[in-house]
Amino acid sequence: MEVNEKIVSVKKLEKEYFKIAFSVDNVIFGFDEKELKVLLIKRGEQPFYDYWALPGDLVNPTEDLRDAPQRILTELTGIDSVFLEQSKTFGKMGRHPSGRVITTVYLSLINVNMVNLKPSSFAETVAWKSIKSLGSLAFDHDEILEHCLHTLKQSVQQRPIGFELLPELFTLSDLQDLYEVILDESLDKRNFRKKILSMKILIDTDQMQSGVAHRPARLYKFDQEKYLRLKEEGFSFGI
Amino acid sequence: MEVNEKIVSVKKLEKEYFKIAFSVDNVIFGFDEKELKVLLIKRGEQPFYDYWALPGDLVNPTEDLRDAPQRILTELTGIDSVFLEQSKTFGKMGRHPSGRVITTVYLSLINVNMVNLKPSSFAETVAWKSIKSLGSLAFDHDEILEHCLHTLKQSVQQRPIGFELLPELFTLSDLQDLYEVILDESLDKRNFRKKILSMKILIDTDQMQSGVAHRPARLYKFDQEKYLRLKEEGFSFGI
DNA sequence: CCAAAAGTGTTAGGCTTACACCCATGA
DNA sequence: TCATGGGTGTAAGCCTAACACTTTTGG
Repeated sequence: MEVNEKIVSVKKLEKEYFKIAFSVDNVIFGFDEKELKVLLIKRGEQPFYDYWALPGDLVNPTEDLRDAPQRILTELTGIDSVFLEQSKTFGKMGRHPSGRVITTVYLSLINVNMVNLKPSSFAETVAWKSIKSLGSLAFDHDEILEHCLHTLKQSVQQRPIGFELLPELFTLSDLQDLYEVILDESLDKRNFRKKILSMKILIDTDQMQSGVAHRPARLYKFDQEKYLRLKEEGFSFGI
Repeated sequence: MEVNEKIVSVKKLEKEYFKIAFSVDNVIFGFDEKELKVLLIKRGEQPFYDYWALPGDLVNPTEDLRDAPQRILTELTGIDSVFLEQSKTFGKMGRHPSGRVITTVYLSLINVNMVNLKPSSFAETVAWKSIKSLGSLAFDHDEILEHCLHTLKQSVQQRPIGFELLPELFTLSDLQDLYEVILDESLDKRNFRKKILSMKILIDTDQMQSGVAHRPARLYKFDQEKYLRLKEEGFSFGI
C-alpha cells in the first residue's frame, strides 16, 4: 500500500537524518498471592538476549503517544480499560546499546484475574514476576521499575489508587495486605479499617467469603463515583 | 480523509527529513511583585507567528535528555544551578501543525533576581509574563502550562518546594505571599508561621528589613541541609 | 499621629496512634 | 476443640483551625 511504503521510506530517513528513536515502556503492576508483581517479557534477541524486560515498543508515527502503551497492554493482556498513567521519560545517551532511544514509561495497575497472558509480537514469553525476586533486567529497566515503585508508593498515600489491583469483590484484609506490600510496612488493623471506611469509597456488598478455615470476611466493592471524586481532590493517607 | 491527511503529512515529513521529532519545552516559574510569572518567548516565525510560547528546542542527538532543558535555561537566563524537574511528555498527533513532534516538558523554579534575560537563538523577545494575564499561547502550550501549574500546586503541599522562587533573604510574609499565590487561597498568618517554623528549615539571620514604611520584618534564609533531607522524605503541608 | 505591615497565643475539635480480646468457620 | 484470620472501641496526644490585638517603622 502506498501509505505504508511512504511510512517505511520515512523510517529510513529517520535512521539517516534523525538519530533519535522514540519508544514507550510499560510497567504493569498486579497483585497476587499477597505479592506485588510486574508483567515482564523475556527477550528473544540481542541485545540482552534472554533477559527479562519491560514490554515496550516504538511509537507509531500515526498514533497518539498515549495510545502506544494502551496498544501494548491490550496486545499482551487483552485488557483495554485500565489504570494507565504516564510516568517518566528516560533519555540518557547510553541507555540503549544500539543507538539513541528515548522512552516514555507508562505505569498501569491491573487485576491479574482479568488477564489472559498471550504471547504476542513483543515476546513469546510473558510472565508475572514478583518484584521481590528479580534479577537484573535488560537495558535501564531496573532503574525504571525502581522509579515506578517509588511513584506507586507515593501515589497510594495521596489518592485512592491501588484498588485497581484487586478483584471486584475483596475483603478489608485483602486491601490491607495490598497496602502493606506497596508501602513495605505493616499497618494496624483497626486503624486501617477506620481510615478506609471513613473515606466512604467502599460499598459493603453484604456478601461473605466462603470456604475459608476461619471466620468468613465481608466482601466489599468500590463506590466508583465517590472514588473518582476523591481521586480528583486527593487525600492524605497519613499512615 | 484521514488517509489523505496521512499522505500529506508524510510528504511534508519527507521534505523535512524527519518523522517524529523530539523536543523539550521549559516552564520556568518566577515570583515577583507578589505575582507568579512564567518565562515566555515571542515567536518570530510561523506557525503561531507573534504568539507567546514556552521556550523549547529539539533534543540534540548527542546530549542527554535532561541536558536539553538545562541548555535552554542557561542560554536564556545565564543560570546554571537551578531547580529543574521533568514534568510530562506531550505527544498527541495534532499538537504541532507542521509535523509529528513529541515534547518532554521540564518545570523549573528560579529567583527572578538572579536572571539576566537575554535574546538568544531561541527568540529575540524573552519576558516574564504574569500567569494571571496570559492570552492564548502557541501550540498546546496553554495545556502544558496548566498542567505545570497544577503540578506546582500539588508539589508545594507535599515537599518543601517553592523556596527556590525567593531571593536568598526573605521575610515570612514573602513566603506566605508566595504560597498564597501558588495555592490561590489566603492563609492564616499565625498558623502559617507556626507551620513553617516548626519544619525547622529556616534560619533566622537576625537581620531586618530596612526602608519600609512599617515595622521591619526579620529576614530568613534556608537551611539547605534540613531542606534536602525533608525534600527526600516529603511532608504534609496540610493547608 | 497615622498608615501599614510585623509579630504573637490560646482554645476547641478532629485525627492519629497505640493497644487486646472475642468471634465464626473448617479441619 | 483447635487453628486461623475476622472483627471491634477507647483514651491520650498531637495537629489543625479559628480568631484580635499590640508593635515598630516611615511619612
